[in-house]
Amino acid sequence: MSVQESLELLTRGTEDVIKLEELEKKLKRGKPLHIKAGFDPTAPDLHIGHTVLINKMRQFQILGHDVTFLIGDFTGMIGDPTGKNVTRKILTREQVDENARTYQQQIFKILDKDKTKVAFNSTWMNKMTSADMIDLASRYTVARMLERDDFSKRFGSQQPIAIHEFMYPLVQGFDSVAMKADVELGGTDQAFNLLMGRNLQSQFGQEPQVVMTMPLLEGLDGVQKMSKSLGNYIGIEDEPKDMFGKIMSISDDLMWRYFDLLSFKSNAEIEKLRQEMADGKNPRDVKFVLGLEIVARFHGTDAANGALQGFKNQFQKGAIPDVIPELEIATESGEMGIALLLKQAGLCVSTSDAMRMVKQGAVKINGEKVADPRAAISAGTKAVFQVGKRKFAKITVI
RNA sequence: GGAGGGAUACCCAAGCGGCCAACGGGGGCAGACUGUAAAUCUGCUGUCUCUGACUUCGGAGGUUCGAAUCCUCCUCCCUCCA
Repeated sequence: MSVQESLELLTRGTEDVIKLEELEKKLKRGKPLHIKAGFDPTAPDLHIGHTVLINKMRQFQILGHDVTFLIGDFTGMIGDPTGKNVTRKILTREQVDENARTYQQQIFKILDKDKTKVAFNSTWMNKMTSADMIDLASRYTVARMLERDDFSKRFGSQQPIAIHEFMYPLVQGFDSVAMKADVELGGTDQAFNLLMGRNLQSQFGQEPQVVMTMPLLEGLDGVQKMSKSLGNYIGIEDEPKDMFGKIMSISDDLMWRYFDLLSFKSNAEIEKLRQEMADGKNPRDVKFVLGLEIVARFHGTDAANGALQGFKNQFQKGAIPDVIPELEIATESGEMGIALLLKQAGLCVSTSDAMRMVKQGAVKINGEKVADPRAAISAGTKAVFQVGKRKFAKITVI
């Protein structure tokens, strides 16, 4: 692949590349580049929003570059203030270790395990003496530190900024020095920290790294960024059918955003799909293509096809899914009210909730709608109970 | 250290003695429709032995026939001054 082709592939989907011509220069040397991407071990599970960045790492890897997955175990104990307007809680060593293990398990669904280096910044940071630390701190000024958006906002609105928070960008930047990074990848919210790396590298006599930022992926709601805490995420460990279902639930607009950032399809292929939809193809079927690709990436092709089939059965034909939980519910007097039964079966959160569901016509027994919220189910009944479109259980009443 | 302001259901936010299980928005759930779990419209959204009962409005007491609403103390948060 020519340098020009590599450049086009690598910059696809990026938010910003600083500086493009430096990247070109580095690529032209023909030697494998040191690619760095740091992860704060705060979230125990990766979601597909994180994979936007990892996909980019993969592209570098395929082109023969040296990719390092840096776990910020040291910085994780500081807590990056980015994006938060409050001082973040400091993680314990145990939490950091646990989260780091989970990370490693999950990234290799995308990256080639044999070709990926995993590094921890505590390796060099723990060796740093107090004098070294002060030397590092002397390389940047408070005024420039306050240029960072969240710092300036907090400073301006008189919210606290702990001194140690200033260390976060410095340490992250120093990581690039320690690793002699050629390129650092990160989210747009990381721009300040990534640029710090360039700064410190030149101060330490190195050629500054190229900074590439990737956009943050919107969550299922299409508005806020995908995050665990907002609950609008697709976990990469989600079950195939859940993952597929979540993808199907995104809006038609968001679907294209996901194609751009998550699909390994070429721009030409994506453009073709757009054209087909413009020509009248059902957007649902285009979304199937997206769902299949993503589920296959994490669970394999068979699981992806199974998820698609299950989706079609359940939602297009209104059929009962193949695999539904089976359980027994014991009565005391030989019969039980429908509401209590649904609650005990876990299909409704409370009997009040169950009452509401029945009144709304959402409850079915073997496909027959239940009309009376006070209907009693007698012992010996064995049937499929359904609440809404999604919740099923095969219940034996004893 | 001083002076004020605030804490209401999953979140935001009204209410300021009875009409409050508590307006409105968000979110969530359900129904209809459809092109899908999109979009749109409608309804629901404390618990229970559910046409009724019980427990909620930061915590603990008090006043009152009756309090989320008034009083006292406590806890936490914010703003201004020092």
